Amino acid sequence: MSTVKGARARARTEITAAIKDEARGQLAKEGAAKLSLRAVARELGMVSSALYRYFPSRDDLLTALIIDAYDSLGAAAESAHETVAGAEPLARWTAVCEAVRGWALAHPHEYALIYGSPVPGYTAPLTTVPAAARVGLLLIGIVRDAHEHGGLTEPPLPAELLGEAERMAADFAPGLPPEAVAALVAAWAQLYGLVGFELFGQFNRMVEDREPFFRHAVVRLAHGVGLRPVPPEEQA
Amino acid sequence: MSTVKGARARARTEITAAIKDEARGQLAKEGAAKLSLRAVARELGMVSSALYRYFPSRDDLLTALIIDAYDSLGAAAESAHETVAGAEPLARWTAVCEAVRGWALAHPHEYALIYGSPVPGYTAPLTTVPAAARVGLLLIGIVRDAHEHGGLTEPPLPAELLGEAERMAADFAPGLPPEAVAALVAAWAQLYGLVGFELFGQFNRMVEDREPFFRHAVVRLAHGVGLRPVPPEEQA
DNA sequence: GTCTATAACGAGATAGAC
DNA sequence: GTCTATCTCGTTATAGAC
Repeated sequence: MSTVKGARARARTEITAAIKDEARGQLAKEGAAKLSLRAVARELGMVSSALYRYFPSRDDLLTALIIDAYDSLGAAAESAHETVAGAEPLARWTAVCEAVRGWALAHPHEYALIYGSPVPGYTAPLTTVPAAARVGLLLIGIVRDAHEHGGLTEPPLPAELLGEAERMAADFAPGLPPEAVAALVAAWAQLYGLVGFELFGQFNRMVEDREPFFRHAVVRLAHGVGLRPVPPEEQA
Repeated sequence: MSTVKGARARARTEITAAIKDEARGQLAKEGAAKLSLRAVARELGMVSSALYRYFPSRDDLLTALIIDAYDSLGAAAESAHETVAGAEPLARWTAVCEAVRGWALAHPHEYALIYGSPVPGYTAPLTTVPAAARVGLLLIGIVRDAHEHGGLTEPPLPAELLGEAERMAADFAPGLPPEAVAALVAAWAQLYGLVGFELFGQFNRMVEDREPFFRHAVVRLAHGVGLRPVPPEEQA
């Protein structure tokens, strides 16, 4: 992130960006399974061996694209969240969810890359985890705020799930009641079900007016997590 | 579906099945994007042009695999539903949802084919629609039964969605209140979000005890649609 | 009629020598 | 970094076996 750098470093970041841009273009045309270093090089007027100075393998290029996609989605969600920073949790929840949907509709192939079918023969390394967690952390923060300010009604949880929910809370959502964590993880998966169905064409000839449909669904998702509209005077 | 057929017809169905089986194997190894008629033929000891007697094109083979997958999923869901045919709607709902998850875990590549990222350059023809609708029709039937026997509490619906919900009800769920139809379509998408997240690895290092987690989530999905446990004496 | 095999096309990927 | 020879692919035309 240094702003001052030599010409060599600048050229390197520029070429790296050009490679990733071209690779994203191939993602759209052929899909992640057919992403080929050679085709990227040809399109850039380079030779395939030159690409290996920037990405040691096709899988590393894929990993970089995945991290970029998660980061782009995370940044879109965070910026949408900031525009409603002072609002009540339910409004912040829907703002984040709508940002996720908006980003997905604007970047369908990158969405497919991170939330669609796995790429055969590729397994994502752990380096993708921090970028992948950004949206989740945002949602956790919203629910935590609601919890701390009395705007959270804990959803029911069967006894057989209590231990698992407590473990999840300790792992990545400390301070939240386990009931809310279990509900939040489920809501998170369900949010992506809604987005994926729209994006992958499952709503074709079924749901026409998708934006209000989605908005209503995510409000009900929030209710399932325990978020309720709270009058301002009740907030601390 | 004729049980009596000549040797010619029998050979034809056998070879058709062998082609599809081999193609499913390639689906698992290389993904749908790389499904190749030539590779299928090679593996079967045939020559590629001979396959055109059975499938007019590669896309038609893909379509056949997609329809088979939808039908296999639909049959699994229907058979699970039949084993609890007399039970209350909520129990039938969870039985169908668990059958969907079970089928998906047993057939991950076929699940990815029908509910994962679209195959680049391929668009499913309308012939896939009837098979694709089977699980949805099952869920509609369950909700309709609940509605007719007083076991359905209509979920809330904002005014802006009422027209859309009425259109959806008229299109594919006549007799159901529009509130329930809108909630059902959302729940359907959310169900596949839960299944897809587990299948595609998004729950790795997050949710360990997945079966009870899923069971609880689909019960809450059913509540969202308006299904509640009803005491037996209240059922007609 | 029904099927399989041969051969070929145009397009694209790939490996290796230079 | 360049070039070429050799692969793969989907698809079609054609000829012959059952």
